[in-house]
Amino acid sequence: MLSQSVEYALRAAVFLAREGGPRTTAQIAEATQVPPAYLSKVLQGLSRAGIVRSQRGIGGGMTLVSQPDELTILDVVNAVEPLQRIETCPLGLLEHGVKLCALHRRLDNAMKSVEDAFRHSTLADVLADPNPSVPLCGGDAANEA
Amino acid sequence: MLSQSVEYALRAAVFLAREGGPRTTAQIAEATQVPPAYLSKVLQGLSRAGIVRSQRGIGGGMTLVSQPDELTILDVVNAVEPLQRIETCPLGLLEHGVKLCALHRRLDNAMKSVEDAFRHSTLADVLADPNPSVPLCGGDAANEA
DNA sequence: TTGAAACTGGACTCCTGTGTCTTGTTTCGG
DNA sequence: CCGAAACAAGACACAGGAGTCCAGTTTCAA
Repeated sequence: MLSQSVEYALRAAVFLAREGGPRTTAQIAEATQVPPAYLSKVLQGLSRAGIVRSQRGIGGGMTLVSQPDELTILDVVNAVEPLQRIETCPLGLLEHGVKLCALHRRLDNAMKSVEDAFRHSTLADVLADPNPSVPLCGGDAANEA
Repeated sequence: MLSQSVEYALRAAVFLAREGGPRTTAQIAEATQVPPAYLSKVLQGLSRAGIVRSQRGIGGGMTLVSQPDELTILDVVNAVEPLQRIETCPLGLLEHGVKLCALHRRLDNAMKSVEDAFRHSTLADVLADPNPSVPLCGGDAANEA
């Protein structure tokens, strides 16, 4: 339902939120188990969207622009691939304007529930979750932190 | 978020539920504003999944197998393209088994809310909805019924 | 100033979803 | 029995997502 790119972007964002300082694409790729070359593309997108800032050269890397408690899952998702709500009738009938029929109203309500859930989860919330499985699902990178 | 095929399948299912009897692919395509040749493919899928029954020859067409109050939006969605919940850690770490980390728990909860919403809407519910915009969003086909 | 570290951007491949078209095959009515 | 109605199935085209690779460009430090 969500694209791979969105999944990768979220992993990277959570990792950067946990680490704080700048991290290279290679470091992020290893910690999040994402193909490095492709992650590079995804991060470029996040950079253009203003979610992360990139710094070239020695000591450079990617850094979150916002504080973890100011950045929501929805922000990251929308930066990569906007969650699209159903605004008008998909059949293209203009007569009803923004008033959706019973079918599309239900589909859009489902989208809205996803949007709301994502809007109310900040990266700080994710990191503070009292869940025995650490974000990014453990293994080495997570446990050593 | 949902594919075109799912959207088309839902339109067709709602149309068949409203009409009752068998309808040809061409009739369904016109009423639902879907490319006929492609709708044919989608309906073949619904047929293989046991959602509709197909009958060849004169007087034939597609018919819903179940009664509208026994068929949910989720049934149709899953027949075309199963809603996939996150069952295990996408990073492939086995250590946590089915216990998801805070990030993927949140993503899966969003999927679950969609699944639940779809499970609790039958086609009969959609048709009975006291919504001024008739399902399939009006125009000729809907208003003449 | 030189070189290594690091991101940038474009070209390229591969695969899947969307959509069309054409050739069957089944079914029914006369 | 014959032909029209209707679905079935496969080949084909096109676009976009996923992923790789490589040749640039910026930055810093020695």
